[in-house]
Order: sequence, then C-alpha cells, then structure tokens
Amino acid sequence: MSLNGTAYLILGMLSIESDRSGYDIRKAVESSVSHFWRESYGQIYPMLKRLAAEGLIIPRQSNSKGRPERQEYSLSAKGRACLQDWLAAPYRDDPPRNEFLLKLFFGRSASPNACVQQVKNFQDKNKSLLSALLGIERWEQANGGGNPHLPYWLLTLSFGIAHLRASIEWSDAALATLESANPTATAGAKKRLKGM
Amino acid sequence: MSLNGTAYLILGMLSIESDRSGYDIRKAVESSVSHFWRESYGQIYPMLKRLAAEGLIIPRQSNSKGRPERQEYSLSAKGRACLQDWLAAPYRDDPPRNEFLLKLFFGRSASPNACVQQVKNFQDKNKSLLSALLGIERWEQANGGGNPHLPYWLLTLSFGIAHLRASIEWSDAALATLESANPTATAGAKKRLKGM
DNA sequence: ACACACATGTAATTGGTTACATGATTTC
DNA sequence: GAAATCATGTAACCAATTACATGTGTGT
Repeated sequence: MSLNGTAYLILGMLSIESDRSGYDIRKAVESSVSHFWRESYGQIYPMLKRLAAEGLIIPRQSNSKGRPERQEYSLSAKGRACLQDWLAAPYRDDPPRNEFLLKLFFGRSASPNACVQQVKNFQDKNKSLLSALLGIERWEQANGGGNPHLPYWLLTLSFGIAHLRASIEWSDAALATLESANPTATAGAKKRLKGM
Repeated sequence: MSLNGTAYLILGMLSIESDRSGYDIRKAVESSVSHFWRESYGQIYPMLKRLAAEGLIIPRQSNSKGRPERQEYSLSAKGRACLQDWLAAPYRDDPPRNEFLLKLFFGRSASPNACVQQVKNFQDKNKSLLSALLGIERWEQANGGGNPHLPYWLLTLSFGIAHLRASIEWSDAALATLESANPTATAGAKKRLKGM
C-alpha cells in the first residue's frame, strides 16, 4: 500500500485509455503532461509490476504478429476506485524548488552581468515554451472534438500558458530594474539596437 | 566535487551573512526563500561538513558564554569563486511536478464534484499565500533601506506575487468552465449565496 | 515544572534520474 | 546494411524527507 505520484499517474493514464504498455505510458506522459510532470522508465516499469501484484491493474500479454512482445495493462475496478479516492483527496503542495530564482536571490554576489543573462535566458525559454503550448492548444481545440477529457486537458494547458505569460511579463520588468541598477552592462547592446 | 543545489544554497547564504550555523541557515531559508526553496537538516548538516572538508567554507567554534555550542561557518575565497561560477552558469530547468495539475488532468475520471473542490482549495491557498507575500513585500520596502541585496530579494518576491495572481485569475476561469460543464454540482451553493 | 527555542546530528526510507544491457521490427 | 523506433528491464547513484536521538538555555 501507500502509493506515490507515479502510481496514480499510471492509474490515470489507464483510465483514459486501456491496454497500454509501460512504453506507451511514457510516451503519453511526454506528449501530454510534460510541462508539469515527467516519469522515467526506472519508475514506471517497477511500479507496473507492483500495481499488478496489488490487483489495481490487470496485465495482459500482447503478441500482435511480428512486433516485439509487449505487456499491456488495464485498470481493475479496485484500481479505478483507488484513482477516484486520490482525485478527491486534497493535493499536497510542496512549493517546488526553483533554481533560477535561487540564483537571482543571490544576484548581488554574482559578477555584474550574470543576472541579466540569467533573466534573458529565462525569458527566451519561456517564450519558446509559450509558443509551443499555444500551438498545442490550437491543435486540440480544432481536432479534439468529442474527446470527453479535452476540457480538463485544456485547463492544464491554459494554466501553463497563463504562467508562462506572467513569467515573460515579469522578465521585462526584472530586466528594467536590473539594467537601471547596472547601466553599463548593456550599453553595447543598446547601441546596436539603435543602429550605431 | 560536483555540488548540488543544497551546496550553493549554503554558499549563497554565507555570502549574504558570515558566521552562520546550520541552524541559522535553515531559519534563513524558511524566512526568505521558502516560497521557492526548502532544505531539511538532513541535507544541511552533512553538506556543511563536506564543504568544510573541501575548503569552500571555514568552520569556527563559537562558545558565547552559556549558550549551547555552535559551529559557525564563513565563506573562503575558493567558496566565493565557486558560488560566482554557479551564479553565472545557466540554471537547469526541469519543469517541476505539479500534483494539483495532474489531478485536474484526470478530472474526467473523478467523481462529479471533486475537480471543483480541488480548484477552490487551490484558489484559497493561493490567495492566502499571496497576501503573505504582499505583506513581506511591503515590510521589506519599508524597512530594508540600505540593504544591497534587497533589489534581488524583491525580484524573487514579485515573481511569486505575479504567479500567484495568475493562478488566482486562472482559478476563476477554471471554476466557470467546470461549473458550466457540470451545473448541478453547485446549485445548492448558488442558492445559498442568493439567500434562499 | 513546563514549554519553547536553540543546537547538532544520524538512520531509515522513499523518490527519482541516468546509465547500462538487450533485442526485435520497421523504414530508408 | 544502417538507423530509428519499439520494447523491457536493472543497477548505481543521487536527492530529500522524516523520524529518531540528545542535550542546553530562556522565559513563564
């Protein structure tokens, strides 16, 4: 007993679609929730065994002509009940560690330019992730018709999008403060922007 | 060699103020960066030993009359250089796991009301954390005069504040979608609000 | 007397990534 | 024939929390 996030991830993925293998689940994670959850095979495969041993999921050998053997799983009634309990239980929030913010917090101890570079890099990464999520959102809205899970998926997407936008806006303000405190650091870049 | 976040947290904290003990560092973490970083004694004390052994920090016995013995540490030149290297190196971003979003993602497999409850709880928590951070921000702006680290601290604060606001706004929108998809679930609450 | 804050550590457990190891099938 | 993808797993290591264990000083 006493399951962790990995376990519920598996149960949840099987509740969306049955007869998935460990490999399938990993792929599904990467393509649908990777902006807020990741799993490695080193977590997934042992957990599949354990969940099967506890009767929460049901294994089934699949040998579709020629392809490598795969072990597929589906939810048992017990597993579904277990998932529902977890979904109704309060989530635990441990504020996640943020290495970027930690570097910024110690910014005064850094070499003059380092913070500005960090924030610029942060903003770039957020911008490119934002356009990726916006693309997925458009695609899902156009092609996801009839999928009963779609409203929930879109909520997690819009959450990500809202936070990325907040990060990008904050970055602008942060760069302004940093550059006003340390004007020389970016003089070269400013000249280039003005065509000099 | 090969230091982790805990190590740099310690170096950074000692760069802000010297002669701190493990206990001090833990307290400082809780009171200044706890909205994006936490450490337990189980991490701090062994790491202090290790950093001292590698010459990055310098231990000093302190026995101020009567009080329990404490082991204080300060940064060495090597430690300061090491911290600066880290501050200039690109941060690594692994998108943090978010259990709340995972539950929402599987929301379709939950009992009818569960999602709404989760989002309400999420919003409540964010609101109370927001007012806490706003309080800290006001206090720092009023009392932090002359502290050269303050601008950086305020940046991490405004980051938190911006994200909490984004979360709260998103929650409103999310509740609207969830309730329009599942109108009966909150009929009772609505009636009560209208005084019936 | 009791509780609380100060102070330092270790051990057990859990959680998680990465690298290793293997092999089949499909596509170019 | 080579490369990519499908497929499953283990071992070593690193990271982190929690519980345990101990003891002093301060304030009420």
